[in-house]
Amino acid sequence: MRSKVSAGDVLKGHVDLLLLAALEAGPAHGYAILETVRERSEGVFDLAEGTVYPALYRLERRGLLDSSWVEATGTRKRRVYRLTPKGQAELGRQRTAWDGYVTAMQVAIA
Amino acid sequence: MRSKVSAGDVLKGHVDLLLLAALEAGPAHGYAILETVRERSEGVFDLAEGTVYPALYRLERRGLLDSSWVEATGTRKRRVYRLTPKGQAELGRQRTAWDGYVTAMQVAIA
DNA sequence: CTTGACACCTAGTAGCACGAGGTATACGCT
DNA sequence: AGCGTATACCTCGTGCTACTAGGTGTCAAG
Repeated sequence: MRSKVSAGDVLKGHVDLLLLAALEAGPAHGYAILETVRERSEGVFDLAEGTVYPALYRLERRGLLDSSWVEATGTRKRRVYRLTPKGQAELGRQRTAWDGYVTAMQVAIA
Repeated sequence: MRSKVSAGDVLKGHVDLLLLAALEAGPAHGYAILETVRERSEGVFDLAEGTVYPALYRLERRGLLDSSWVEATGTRKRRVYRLTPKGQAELGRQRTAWDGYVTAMQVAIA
């Protein structure tokens, strides 16, 4: 596993993109998203729960996600998040913004 | 000019890298650094003065930069910043971290 | 029946980018 | 001489957010 990034807020402003992207493949619940992100980034992005849950809440409040409680095993309930069309659009925008950001950065720190 | 990034703090945690990199070419004063960054990023990173000056101060306090007042024209004084060896090393570390960050991100949001 | 993984949530804190303001010098224009 | 603009510095306050550190409860395995 590569070195983690989560120390300090280098992620500031990019967590949303990470979460939206994780949901593009299909609906998922918070804890699963958290794991998806960790796995997809090979352990580099090890988001704290205290980061993910509030972030999901914010995204939902902005209409980019919507959620519903789903019964898992027994009495167990999970809040499952789904990308809304608005969220899909925002994901596209943020990916583009990310590209521009990286490009500019590469030149500026070259 | 491409769209600016400065709205929202997407830069969080990367401003230091931007400043250190700008100083690698040689000593410069705050205002010049600000312009260098803007030009090198083709206007994408248009850092506010309220961002740059405190950041430079922090970097100096961490021993990554040192500064001295230099006479410009007439009575005019400028605080010129210089990369210390420690700063140079930190620049290297941050560039590496940045690469890892970008790589992980590309995969995670692909 | 306790341990640990799963699953959710909520304060509270720290840190930073930014906006808005303030001061002052130099220079070009009229 | 007067004025606007660019240069050059600084500082306070605000807002946002990632993270820490807790808390609750469910489920499966030993």
